[in-house]
Amino acid sequence: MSAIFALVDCNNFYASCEKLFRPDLANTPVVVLSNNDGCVVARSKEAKALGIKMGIPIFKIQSQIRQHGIKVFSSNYSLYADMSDRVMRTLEDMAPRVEIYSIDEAFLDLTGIQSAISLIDFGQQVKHTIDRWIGITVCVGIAPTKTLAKLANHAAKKYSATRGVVDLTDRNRQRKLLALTPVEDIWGVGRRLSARLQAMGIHTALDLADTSAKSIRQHFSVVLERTVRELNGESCMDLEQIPATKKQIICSRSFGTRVTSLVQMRQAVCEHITRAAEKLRKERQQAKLLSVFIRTSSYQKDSPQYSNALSAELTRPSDDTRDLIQLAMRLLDHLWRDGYQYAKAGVVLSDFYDIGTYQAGLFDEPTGHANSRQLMQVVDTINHSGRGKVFFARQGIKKSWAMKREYLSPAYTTHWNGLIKVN
DNA sequence: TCTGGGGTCCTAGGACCC
DNA sequence: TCTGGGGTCCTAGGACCC
Repeated sequence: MSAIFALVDCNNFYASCEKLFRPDLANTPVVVLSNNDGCVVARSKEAKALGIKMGIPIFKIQSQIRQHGIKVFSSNYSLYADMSDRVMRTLEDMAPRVEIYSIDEAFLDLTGIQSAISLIDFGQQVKHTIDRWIGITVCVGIAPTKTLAKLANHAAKKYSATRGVVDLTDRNRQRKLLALTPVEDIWGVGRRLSARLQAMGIHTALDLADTSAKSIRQHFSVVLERTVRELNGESCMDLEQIPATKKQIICSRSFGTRVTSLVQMRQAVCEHITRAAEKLRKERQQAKLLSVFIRTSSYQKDSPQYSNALSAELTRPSDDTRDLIQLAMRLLDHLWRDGYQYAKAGVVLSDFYDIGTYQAGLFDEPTGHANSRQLMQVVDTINHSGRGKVFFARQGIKKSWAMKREYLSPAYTTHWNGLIKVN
């Protein structure tokens, strides 16, 4: 039996989440900003209609915001993650095999489902259920490969006559849609590849599908070869239900205001390490390799630039925040140069081991904190209870450099004090 | 003044070995 | 000291995704 995939994708997800709790904004254009309130990362359909572009820095659209009364929100990740969980749980109730692909999309395995229900009817059922239970609008694309399912979803969003569901299992419909699709709209073809393909006379998705996989392999890579095969209905990517364990954890941020002192920089790096260590423990892994990087802003062309990174190994893998902070501070002291206006810092953890599996070398010091596991568990528990925070002294208390979030919505679903009052 | 953050995979090239 | 092929491992960088 040949495979059938569905891609379910939430429309304007972050903007939709913000609108859910503000019925007064039903027809108002809404945009959601990136961390630090830098640029636009989500737009409601009204904002799209006004021509607000994805990724545009907010300072470039201030006049439009005033003129059209666009409502602006800082990103509120705990809200979006919570809404995402609800959507995904609903999908898992409706389909036996689900791959959560990103915060707002999931692939479903619909293989064999046609004997019970038509694919279009199933898609409409998914759409209606999520709309009624959660209030989020989704579109559904159905096809024999993931790449075609992505394309079908794209069409479902673009053409309102589809009522949000497209069945692209038919070969002739596939080719018709491919002919209408610019090559850069294909999943896996970004700006660079698109430019090279155009130069070779490959302009539409159909042009790409009709190029021999072998020659694409020669000119590009196995990745694009797979895309060509998938466009022709040959499934090369399976559904991945179990998320792979992470190979690295990155925590980095641009600063709300530029950092010029080592003391502030230490605080910031300390905070990144703390978050990274939390993620590491959640993955139930220990890291052996740690990198720290700091940099000035490449947008400020007239001021002096400095960007550097350093890595080092811990004597043994650890998930103890204190070990990681200690090493990170040593690295930072080597990296640091006075006299620059730093815009961003970050840390990367890698070279992971399952807890307890690392074979210590003969001459490794038998270090490690005796109470590490218990202490870290207590810290994690308190920090997730909403009762306040335990933090490491070096994170600092007055964070002049902290992220800007001027337009944050309340925590409607995750904190008691954010609950909507019904009178 | 103001331009995100967090990931993955692949490839080319250097170091090193036999 | 020269000459050569072939293999592995590692890293940096490029490209993509949301």
